[in-house]
Amino acid sequence: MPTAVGRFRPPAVREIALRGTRRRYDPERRTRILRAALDVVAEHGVAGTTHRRVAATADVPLGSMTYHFTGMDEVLTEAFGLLADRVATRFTERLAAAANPDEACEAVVDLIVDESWATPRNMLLSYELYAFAVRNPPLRRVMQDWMEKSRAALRQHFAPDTAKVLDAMIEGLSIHRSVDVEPMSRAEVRSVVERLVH
Amino acid sequence: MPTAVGRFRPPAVREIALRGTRRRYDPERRTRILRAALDVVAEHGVAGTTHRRVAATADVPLGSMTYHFTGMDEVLTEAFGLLADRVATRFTERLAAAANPDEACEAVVDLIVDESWATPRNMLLSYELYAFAVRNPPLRRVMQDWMEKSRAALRQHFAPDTAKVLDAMIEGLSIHRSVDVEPMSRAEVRSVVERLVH
Amino acid sequence: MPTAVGRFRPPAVREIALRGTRRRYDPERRTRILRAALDVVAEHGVAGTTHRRVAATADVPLGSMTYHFTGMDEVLTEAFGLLADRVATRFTERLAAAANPDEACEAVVDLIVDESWATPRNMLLSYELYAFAVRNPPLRRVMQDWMEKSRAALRQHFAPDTAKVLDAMIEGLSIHRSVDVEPMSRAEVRSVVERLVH
Amino acid sequence: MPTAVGRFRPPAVREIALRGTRRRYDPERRTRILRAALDVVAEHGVAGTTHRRVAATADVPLGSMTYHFTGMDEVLTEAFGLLADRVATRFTERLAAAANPDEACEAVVDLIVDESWATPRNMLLSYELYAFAVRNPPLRRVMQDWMEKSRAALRQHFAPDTAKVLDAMIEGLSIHRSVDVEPMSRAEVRSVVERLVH
DNA sequence: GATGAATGAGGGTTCATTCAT
DNA sequence: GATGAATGAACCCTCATTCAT
Repeated sequence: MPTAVGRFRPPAVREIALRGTRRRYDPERRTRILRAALDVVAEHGVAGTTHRRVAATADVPLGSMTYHFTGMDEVLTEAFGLLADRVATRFTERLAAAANPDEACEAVVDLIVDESWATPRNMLLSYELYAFAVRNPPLRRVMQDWMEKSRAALRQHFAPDTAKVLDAMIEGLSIHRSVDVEPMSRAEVRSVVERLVH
Repeated sequence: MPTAVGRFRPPAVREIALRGTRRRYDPERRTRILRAALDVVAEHGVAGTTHRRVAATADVPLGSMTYHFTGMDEVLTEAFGLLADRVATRFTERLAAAANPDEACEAVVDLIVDESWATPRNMLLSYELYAFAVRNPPLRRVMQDWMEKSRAALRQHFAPDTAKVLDAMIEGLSIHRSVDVEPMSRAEVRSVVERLVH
Repeated sequence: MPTAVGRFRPPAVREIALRGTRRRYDPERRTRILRAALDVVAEHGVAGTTHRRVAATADVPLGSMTYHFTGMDEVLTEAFGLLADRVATRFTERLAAAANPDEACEAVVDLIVDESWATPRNMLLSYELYAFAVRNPPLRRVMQDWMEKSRAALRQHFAPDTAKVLDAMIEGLSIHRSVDVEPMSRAEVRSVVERLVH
Repeated sequence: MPTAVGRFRPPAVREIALRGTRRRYDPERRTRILRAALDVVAEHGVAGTTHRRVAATADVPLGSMTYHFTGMDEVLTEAFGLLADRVATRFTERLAAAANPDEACEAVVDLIVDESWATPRNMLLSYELYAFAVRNPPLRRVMQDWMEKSRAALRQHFAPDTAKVLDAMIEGLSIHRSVDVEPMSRAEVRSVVERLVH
């Protein structure tokens, strides 16, 4: 006997008995989705980031995506916010560990040369963020906050103007190192940093 | 037996038209498609760049897309190549116009501060390119060539090491200027350039 | 670790709210839901009548819908029953107010011409009911009862056969009046009624 | 090697070799979809009429639906237009067959009593149309044209005013016959028609 | 050579319904 | 008893791509 409001039918009586772990009442779900979204962006780019892929990566049902977020833009916006927080925190910690100006310079060199901050993954995610932010005003704010946190970290050791310049230099050198077939040596980078500091 | 309502109408999706003015034997078609692709990327991002939109923007039939290109990746790869050529050429011309080291410094400052090279559109397209290139090896080559052309242009006036550093600085400052709520003044930029040059 | 952008927000779908004013022990809830269902049908059609919309309109929690009713079919069936009751009652009252055959004819004309019974809303709901009833046997009974009540009201003043014919005429003229660009005048309707009565 | 624009992948290389009959270049497709849509509406109601069900009934791929029509509203609008044409044509033909006023009356009675015009299917589709038309202005026009055609057919034998009344009576009696547990006899209907005609 | 009608996979989203609380 | 967070099936629609012309 067909129902008149026929578009949706009740889900087939549970036959498979809780696939995987039943995960009702999962307070960390939102955050897990955001982390998964960053993984998907890293692997497929914003262009290839779909609700389905993120849901699969986060191991949540597809319906959870639009239940917790209004759309993919919201997911990406919050995910990039999470990224900025995490990276800025690590950036700040590395600089806080420096005890004097010389160690501070060394820390800056590390941030450029080591793959602790400028990992391929982080670089890639940054590019995706920059491109995405142009079309998503809320993310411009995320980028500004991120930049300000970096500068604040640098101001622990350097004058404000120098901090701004160093921050830009870190950006430029990190990007070019990731492209260059013969990346600059550690010594060269150290020399550049010193020219900017003094 | 036609209905009173609809008769036949062309499919809803088609809006490109062009009907009438057939455009067979159109040697510029490939290039026109590439230019259109850049426009679409600038407006919708790589994520929103589809065959349909590019075809509509280039005013070519949809079938032309897969006739001239194997797929969107090929379109984007060639389009970004075109972008790199155009921008690198303008970059080189600006520096070639400088007659002495001081004018060269001024040219570098211009490239950062003026909106001649670092236009919002170019910045955006760069971000899209960087993100896209991570997943498309052919484009890494495009980026490397672009970087090498920029450095070569700078080597007209500066030592090779300095050229590399200046190029990275231009990159970093351009990006940060596009994000910063209070961008660095021209004088500050000039001062940074001089610190790197001497 | 909360992101800078989003913290936690309630799921996007919820807008009903009501928060605060808990409404436990609400004996009128069923009826309120049914009235809301009619409003939703009037606005969106049976096709667009969903649990969510009805719950929102009735200002009850979504869970209330499936708690009080087995499904949308039950909601609609009872809601249309309520409609039939209300409309048949008004119909009966209007006829009961007539004191003699002539006034009875006038009452019939009123029911067709005035927008007291054949309001756009009621006409619309009737169409939805008719369509729905074809596929829902319980509602055929509702329609039959409704028709019988109308005929009984007419039998107060007219012979049984005439009552049946008048009832059908009211139906037909009401529908055509709602479609016609130049609806029949009151005088014409009166003339039709008289031809059927005598 | 993942593609950057990853949302859509090419259809799997044809493995099943033209399922059913390959049906490219199918000029009757639109009409076939419309006929199928009426079948689906008759079976599931407008509420249960989905692209999928119509496509399956018409034996066309799902993508054909939105290729040929902008959406379900357009499908329904044209389908109901087709219905109106077909039914009005049959109505007209039946009346055209009458040679004199008496035969014309008999034809009217037939249209009400026989299941030639007022078939359950046609009645149901009419209800769905009426309900749908309230929310779709283009269909009001379809209904008006339909009504006008019916009246024109009746004017072949009756005065304009009488034609209008008869048309409404046909409507009302048809509906009530489809609801009534003891439908009016042929003789009663004949008597009603004569009262309206003279 | 070039086109565009047609395809069907995959997209985002909405929904009735369940079930731990 | 009553709720609402969570589910996943089904929805409509867009897309890159194919292939008869």
